[in-house]
Amino acid sequence: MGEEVKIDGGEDRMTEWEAGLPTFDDLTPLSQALIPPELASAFKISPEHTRTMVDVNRASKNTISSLCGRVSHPSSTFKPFLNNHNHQNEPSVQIHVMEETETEDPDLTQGGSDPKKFRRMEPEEVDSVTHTATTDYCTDDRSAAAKTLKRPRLVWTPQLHKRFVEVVAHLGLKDAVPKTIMQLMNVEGLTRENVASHLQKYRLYVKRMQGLSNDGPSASDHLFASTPVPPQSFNDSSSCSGHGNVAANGSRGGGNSENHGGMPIPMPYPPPQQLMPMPMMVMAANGHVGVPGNMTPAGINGYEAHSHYNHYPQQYTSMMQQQRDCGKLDSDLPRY
DNA sequence: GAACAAATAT
DNA sequence: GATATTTGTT
Repeated sequence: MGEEVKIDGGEDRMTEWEAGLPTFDDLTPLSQALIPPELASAFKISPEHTRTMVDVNRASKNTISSLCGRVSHPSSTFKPFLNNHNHQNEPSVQIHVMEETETEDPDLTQGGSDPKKFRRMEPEEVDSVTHTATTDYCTDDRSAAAKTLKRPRLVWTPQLHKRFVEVVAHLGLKDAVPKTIMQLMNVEGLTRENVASHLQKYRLYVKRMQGLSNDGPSASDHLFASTPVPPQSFNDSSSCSGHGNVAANGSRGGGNSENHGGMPIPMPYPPPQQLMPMPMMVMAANGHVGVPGNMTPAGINGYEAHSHYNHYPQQYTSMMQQQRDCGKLDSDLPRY
């Protein structure tokens, strides 16, 4: 509060943000009484005592302190993100969370612009939270509060789901277990429970899709329909190099998966160390980006549309080369 | 403790 | 009703 927030690469955004702020002249000083003396006397309201800047500052600190002391304060909700932020494995996908204290609005899942109700946690934002009021006034309370809080509701955006599917595809549906998926996804704040739940749903979806082989996904499968349905043979996977799964710690790079049935696993999954921070398509203020209904299956299914892989440097290129070595060019990839 | 399925909550 | 979370069981 009152301190300058340093955001790497966010100066443009800050400038834009600041441009939208009222000018100094537009603001009513906190030290100024809200009720003019004439009105106060007319309505027999005891006049407010004149506040000095000292009073204002004290009030601000009190407010911050009280907010930090409340377990429901949003900043404490995100402690897991704060903890992990400086890890070597930078988050590659930003996740969307719902604040559990707010009433859930159906529009929120479609990217409503109200920051109070829908918050996209970005590393920069985490930094800003960390480096402002929470750091100055309520560091001690934060960890304790976070332990008692329920985790905010995770929104499985198409991007997040896509990464999920990529990991599952890499592991093979049979061997894809929540913990391993969670580790390979390398998304901060994503819990095993989150993954387990989503995996449960995903398996049901896959089962359903494989049951009705010819029919497309139902109208209710927006998210899952945005990603390929794995073939039956997904239940058995091994890499072209003769190894099974990538170790959970992702120490082995470039593992390609190919099951014995000859069906290639679509994508080599980059281990966390090799992942560049993936600029995730974000929920824009108008809520259009990332809304399943607005994302064409072709745009998501086709790996040529996976523009974020263009951000991968040499490592990913080499992995693609390994895939070629396995005879699995991108054009060979199944579309299910 | 992890995985899974079912129940429950939003 | 769809989806995410929680809970119970293995």
